[in-house]
Amino acid sequence: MSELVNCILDALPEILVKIMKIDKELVKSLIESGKLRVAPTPDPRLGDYGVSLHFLLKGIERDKWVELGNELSRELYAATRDKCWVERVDFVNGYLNFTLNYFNMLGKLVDLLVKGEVSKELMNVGRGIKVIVEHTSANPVHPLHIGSGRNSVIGDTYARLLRKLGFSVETRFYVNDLGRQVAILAYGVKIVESKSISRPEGIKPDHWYGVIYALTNILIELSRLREEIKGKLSELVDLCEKTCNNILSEEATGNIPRDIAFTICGISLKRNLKLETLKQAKSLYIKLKQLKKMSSNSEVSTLLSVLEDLRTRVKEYYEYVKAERALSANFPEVYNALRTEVRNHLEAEKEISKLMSQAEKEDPETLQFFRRICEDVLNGFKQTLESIGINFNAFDFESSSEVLSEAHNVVSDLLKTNYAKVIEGGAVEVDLNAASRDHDYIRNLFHPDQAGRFVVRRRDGTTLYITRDIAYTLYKFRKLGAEKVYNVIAVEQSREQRQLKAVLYILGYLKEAENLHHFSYEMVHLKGMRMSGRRGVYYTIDEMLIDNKLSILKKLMEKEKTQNIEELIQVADKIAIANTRAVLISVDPGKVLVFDPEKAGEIEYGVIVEYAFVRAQGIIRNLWGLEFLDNSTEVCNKILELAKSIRETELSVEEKKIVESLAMFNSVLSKSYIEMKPNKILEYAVNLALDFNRFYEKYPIISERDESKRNIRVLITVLTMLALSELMDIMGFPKLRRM
RNA sequence: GGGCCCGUAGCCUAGCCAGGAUAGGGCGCCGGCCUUCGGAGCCGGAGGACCCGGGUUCAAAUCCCGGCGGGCCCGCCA
Repeated sequence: MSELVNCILDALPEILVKIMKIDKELVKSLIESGKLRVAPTPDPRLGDYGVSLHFLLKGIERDKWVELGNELSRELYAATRDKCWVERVDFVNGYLNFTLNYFNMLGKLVDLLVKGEVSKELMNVGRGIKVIVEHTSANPVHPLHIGSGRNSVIGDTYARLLRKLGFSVETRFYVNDLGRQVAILAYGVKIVESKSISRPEGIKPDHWYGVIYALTNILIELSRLREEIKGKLSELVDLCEKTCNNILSEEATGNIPRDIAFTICGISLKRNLKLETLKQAKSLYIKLKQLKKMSSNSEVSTLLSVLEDLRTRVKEYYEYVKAERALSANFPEVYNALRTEVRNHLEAEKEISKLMSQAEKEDPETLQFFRRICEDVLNGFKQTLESIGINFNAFDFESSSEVLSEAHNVVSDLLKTNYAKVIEGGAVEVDLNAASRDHDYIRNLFHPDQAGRFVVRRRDGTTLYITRDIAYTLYKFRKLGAEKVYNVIAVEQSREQRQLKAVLYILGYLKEAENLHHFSYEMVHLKGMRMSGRRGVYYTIDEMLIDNKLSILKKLMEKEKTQNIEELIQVADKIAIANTRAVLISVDPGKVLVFDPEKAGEIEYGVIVEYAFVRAQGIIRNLWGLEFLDNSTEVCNKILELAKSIRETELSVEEKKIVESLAMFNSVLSKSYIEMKPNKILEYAVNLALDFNRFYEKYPIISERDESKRNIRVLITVLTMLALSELMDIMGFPKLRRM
C-alpha cells in the first residue's frame, strides 16, 4: 500500500511544521532517512497505519502530549480525508494512527483487478526488454534431485514473474557436456554398452545413466582411496618406527605417556599386518588427540596430521562402500560389467582424460557419443520438468562451436589487456588483483575479499569451465540480444559468477557486466541423508512428486467421496505439482532449505491456495452458474455491473483484511522481483487464501439477505479469485475446479 | 589462514536492508464446531532467553563491535 503511505507522508511535513514548530527541512530529511515512517499498526483497533512521533516528543512533557496530539490529528484528518482514504486519525501513546475507509478502496481494487489496470501497471516495469533467465543447468549425469528442483522452480517462477512484469523473457538451460563428470559417465556407458546391457523398460534414461555414472565413479574412487590409504598407512608406519626409535634411544618417553609409546612401537613392529594397523591407528588417533589438548610437541603433531588424513580417507572409503553395496544390489548386471573393467583408477583416469580432450578438440565421434548420452539424460530431465509445468525456450550446449570457439577468442582478447598473461608452463592466468587496483568496480565486486587470480587456459591449450561460461555469457548478450541476464545458480558458485562479471568489465563490456545478475540460492539439505550425485545418493524430483501424490491420495481416500478414482488421481496429480513447487520456493533463497522426505505429506502450501481458489469458484458457480476458468470475461462483466450498484457499507474486520491484502498485490510482485525473492509471492498467496477461508467461513455470501452486504462479499470473492489466479500463474500452480 | 551467508516455540518460516506499540504464519499437540455457499475448513488453547555478550538509541529480533554454532567459497575441477 505504498501509494497510501506516500499520500500520508506528503501531508505530514506541513502540519508538523505548523503545530510542532519544527524546521521543514528537518522533517523532510527525517522522512527521507526513514526515521519518520508510516507503518501498519499491530492491532486494527488502534487504526490501520501509524506514525511514531516519540523522537519529536522527546523534549516535551508527557501531560502536554495529548493536547498536541489531538491538534495534529485534527489537522491531519482534514488534509488526508479526501485523498488518502483516511476515515479518522487518532493520537495514542505518541503514535498518530490512521483508520482507513475500506469501502472506497474496494472501488479502486475493481479498477485494478477486474478492469486489468494492475497488469497494465505491471507491464510497464519490463517494457518489452529482453531478458534471459538461465536456470537448472544441472550436469546431465544423474536425474534432477531436490537441489536442482529448487533451482528449476525458483528460475521458472522468476521467469513467469518477469513475464508478468512485461519483460520479454527467454529461459535457457546450459548443458555442461564437456566436463569431467560427463566424461566419467561416457566412460562407464562405453563399458556397459560393450557388454550389451541396455536400459530396462520402465527406467527413465536420467535415472539409468545416474546409476551408471555413480557406479563408475564409485569404483574409481574406491580404487583411488585404497591406494591412498595404503600410502598413508606406510607413511604412518615409517613415522611410528622413527618415533619409536627416538623414544627408545632417549630412554625416557618424554612427553609421550607409556601406553601411547607402546601403541606407536606396536604399529612399527607389526608393519606387515595392515588390518591390525588400521585398528591401532584408530586408537592411537584418539589417544593422541587427548594428549594434544594438554601438551603438544612436533612429533605428536606430525603423527596426528597423518592420522587425520588417514581418518578422512577411511571415512570416505566406507561411504563409497555403502553406496556401492546399495547400487550393486539393485543393478547387479551393471555393477558386474563395470567392476570387471574399472579395476584401476589410474587406467580409468587415463581413459577419461582421453575422452575429455577428444571432446574438447571437437573430435566428431566423441562429441557425437557425448551428445547422444546427454540428449538421453536431457529427455529424462524434460519429462520431469514438464510434469511440474516447466519448459525451456532453448538448451545451449557447452560443446557447441559457438561456445567453444568463442572461448578461445575470449582468451586471446584477455591477453590483449593488462590483466592476463601466459604463466610458467604455458597456461593463461587472469590477475583480478591487478585489475581491482585499477578499477573500483572490480574491487567492490569482491570487497572485502581479495579478487584473486584464475586460469582461463590450461597449459595444453584447452579452456576451462569459466572460460566457456564467459563465452556463453557473451553469446547471451551479443548473439541472443539479451539486455539483462539472470543466472539462477547455487551460492557455491558466487565467486565464479563475480569473476564472470569482472572479466566482462575487463573486456570492455561494462553494460553487460552491470546487467548480469547472479540469482543465488542456498543448498537443499535432506534430513538424515547426505546427498551426493557421485555416490548415487539423492532424493529425486520424480520421487518427491510421487511421495506427495501418494500422501494426497491417501487423504482423498479417507474422505470417502463418491468421485471416481480417475478423477481423484487427476486432482492428486495437480495438487502434488502445486505442493512440490510451493515447498521449493517457500524458503528465502538465501537460506538453506531443510527437507524431510518423511514429512513430505505435511507440507501443504499448495493445497491451501488451491482450496481457497476452488471455494471461490464454487461460490460463483452457485451464484451465477458460471465456470470462472472457462468464462472469466463474463464473470468480470457481471462483477463490473454489480460494482456499479454497490452501496457504502461498513466492512467487517475479515473483509478489511482481504481488501488491504488485495491492495498490496502489485507491490508484492515488484518487491519479489526487485529483491529476487519468489518466496514472497507464495507467502502472500497463502495468507490471502487463509484470510479468504476465514472470511467465507464466518459470513454467508450467497445466502446473505442484506443486498449491499451480499454484493460486497461477492465482489471480495471475485477479487480474491482473480488475484489468486494471477498468483497461481506466476507460481506455476495448476488450476483446479474442484477438489 | 582469508571471505560470504544463515541462527526466531518440538519442527518449518515471515519480519532485519529503511529500529517503534502485544514478534506474524504454517506443521505438530490439546479442546471445541458438521440440517445453510464443498470440513483439505473454522474457533479456542498451550508452547518464545528472537544463539550469547557488550555498545548506540527515548526505543533493538532489526544498527555497530566481539564471541559461539551451522552452511558455503578460496583448483591448469565443474
